[in-house]
Amino acid sequence: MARSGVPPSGGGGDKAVRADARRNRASILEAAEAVFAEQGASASTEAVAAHAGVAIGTVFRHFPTKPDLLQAVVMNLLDRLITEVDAMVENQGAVTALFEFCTRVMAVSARNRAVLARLAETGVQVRVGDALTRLRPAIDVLLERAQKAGTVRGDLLPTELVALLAALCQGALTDAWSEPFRQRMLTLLFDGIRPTARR
Amino acid sequence: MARSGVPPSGGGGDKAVRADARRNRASILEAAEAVFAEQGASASTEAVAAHAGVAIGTVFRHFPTKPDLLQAVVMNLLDRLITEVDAMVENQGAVTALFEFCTRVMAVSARNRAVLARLAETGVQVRVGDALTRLRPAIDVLLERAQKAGTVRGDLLPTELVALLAALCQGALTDAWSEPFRQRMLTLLFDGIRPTARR
DNA sequence: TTGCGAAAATGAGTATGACTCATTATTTAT
DNA sequence: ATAAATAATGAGTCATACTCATTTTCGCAA
Repeated sequence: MARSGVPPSGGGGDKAVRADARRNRASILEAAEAVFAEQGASASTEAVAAHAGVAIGTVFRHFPTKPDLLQAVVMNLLDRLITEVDAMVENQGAVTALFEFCTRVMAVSARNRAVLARLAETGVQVRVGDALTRLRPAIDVLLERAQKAGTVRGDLLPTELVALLAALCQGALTDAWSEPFRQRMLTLLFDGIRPTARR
Repeated sequence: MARSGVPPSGGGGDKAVRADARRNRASILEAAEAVFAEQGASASTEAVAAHAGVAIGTVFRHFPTKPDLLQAVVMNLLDRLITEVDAMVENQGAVTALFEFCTRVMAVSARNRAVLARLAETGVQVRVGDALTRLRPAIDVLLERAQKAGTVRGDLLPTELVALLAALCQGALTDAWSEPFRQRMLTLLFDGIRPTARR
């Protein structure tokens, strides 16, 4: 699947993107998030264009199809969440434990449930897993540290942890898990991850 | 949310549903499943009508909106899966263990991934959790039996088990987990569910 | 500053597909 | 057989995703 948006220049950090183009792209994304959050993903592209203060053709120049636009909105949102979590990990430094980390990931994604659910409702792929992949560096470190400390079973692969965490986040999103319930689910997950059960 | 389809008679098992209506409803559902599986959920209602050999108005009589139709297709499919699993449990009698049961639920839902994913892709709510709720009787029995036997922690509520299992099924569907990976995920889940860890 | 080529924006127009409804056909009960 | 009720029909309406010829804006160099 090709990364949507930005028709010109396929590569990484090509220059020569006109200022107005960048500005409009940003406005459109912002407008789209607001409009979709309010009216659901079935809101018309015209509405988005109007809200962003551009003509409809401009929207389609940046995001050739409506799914592309929706996808971009989700990506943008998840990116921000990821950044937020990443910052938290940085700030906490070596102290942040794996459990704490998972708790935060779930909390952060659950906080934006309104928008995300609204989008998912009307057919957007909200792939938490894909987003989590961008946290892999942090996850790798935390997991290895936990395994060295003996608080997590040694045969657990990062991929597996990501899959489980993604599944729980997804569940929390679609089924609107409450904060205590999320905590409980994590506890259950971790008691299965621990090498020695104490109960 | 009201059960979609069947506009006349809201109650349980009212009679007085004309034979042709029942026949057409079935054809439409069957046709819809085939068409959506092949072309994705964005296939036109006209295509479904054509495939079912009815006029487009008939489709809309039975399923007032397109989401209604999609939802009905999913319900129908999940219902069949549930029935299948239920039958398995019956046949195995008291021998079927909880782990075995979960394995089967996941296998059965994964088998229909093609259709379900195709639908989910274009915005249908595939709520595995809702479907699982219909298995509650079986689940309650299996869980209690397991708890009495001491193979599962005593404080685990049926609701929690359903949530976890649903989350895993959902993950298996959206991320196309392989058979061994599904097994591994269940193992991890169960080691967290066990009262005494042995490893 | 001004001129120019390239990139971007515009928005009326097109195509498609969801949904309606007046009319016609079928079913069921008497 | 007949009538009343229910269902099926499908041409037409309307909303909206998407196109493209034209106009505007940008960025750069002389």
